[in-house]
Amino acid sequence: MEKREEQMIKTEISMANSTFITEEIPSSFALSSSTPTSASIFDMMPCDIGDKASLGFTDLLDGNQDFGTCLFDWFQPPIVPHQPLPSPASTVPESSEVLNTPATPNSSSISSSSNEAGNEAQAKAGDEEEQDQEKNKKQLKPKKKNQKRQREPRFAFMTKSEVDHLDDGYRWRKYGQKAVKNSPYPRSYYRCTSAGCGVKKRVERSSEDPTIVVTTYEGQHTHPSPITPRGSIGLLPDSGGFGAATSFVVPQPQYQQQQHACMYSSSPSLNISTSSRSFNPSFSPSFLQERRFGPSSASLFRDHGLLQDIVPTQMRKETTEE
DNA sequence: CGCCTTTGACCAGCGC
DNA sequence: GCGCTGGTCAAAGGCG
Repeated sequence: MEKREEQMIKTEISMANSTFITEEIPSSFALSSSTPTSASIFDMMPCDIGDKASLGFTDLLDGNQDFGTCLFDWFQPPIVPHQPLPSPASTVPESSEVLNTPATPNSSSISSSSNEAGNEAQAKAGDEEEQDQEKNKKQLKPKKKNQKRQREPRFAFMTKSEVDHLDDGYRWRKYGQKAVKNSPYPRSYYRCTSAGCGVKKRVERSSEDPTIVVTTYEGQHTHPSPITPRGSIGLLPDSGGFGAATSFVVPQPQYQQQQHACMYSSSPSLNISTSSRSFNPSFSPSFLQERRFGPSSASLFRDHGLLQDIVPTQMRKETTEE
């Protein structure tokens, strides 16, 4: 328990240096006007696979403004994860080129849109049971053969952290670890332990900057965070301030983001929170249906957050007026 | 005892 | 076809 809380604290600190990566641009983000705060962030981003955009954010610890790199890619390792910003005044780094990039979320990487997982290959028809032993082992569930594995929408974020497995409020079970090519650090695979919840996440350290942990989430939780009721988050002091921001909102906006609303509102200029906002509830269809944010709370986020830090006013105008 | 991590093996996709 | 790589499984063991 104590360990866990300790880790939570570490996590909290490390969140200050998070950079978010989206691997897949949800088509919903094309509708920028309907999703003011988050979509506008995407408006300024390139949408081609492999493109990257600089993001400014404020370090929660020292208040310094930094910027990192957002990648629009499918599992492309992070580049330039964390760099000091030359001058706080120019919160709009070199992103001007990026800004000029037409926002066309063609979402070429959305491979998961072709949903037909159905055929859970059951006909294995292989009668020749010569290798009994192997067969025993092979009793592993039959895997789909003729289809590409269906992929849930995924996104990742980078976090400066000592610990690999950041506590995001959910319970995870590690089910695998693999050495990754071109990286001295292994990649760990976790699955949400809640029954019926198939959310997975992968955790790996950046080979370029070992202090950075890249966490990739896949899927959406079908349940609330089990942590909250147990008190890990709730126990943290000052629920109206920084302490409320302990768990990562990021990946699972559905049930956790709300807990950080206060963080957003209390510190509108905190770009970290703004980054979180980029994962708005419309990230996936089910998020839309769940509607965690009522109109009022949505308007709470009307501030431009990160946007106002890095996007020229004129640009913002354009995106919001659309 | 239940939950979790570790670890080796297997499978599928992909490029050559 | 072959080899490489990523992703997953499940047995074994550890821990509280």
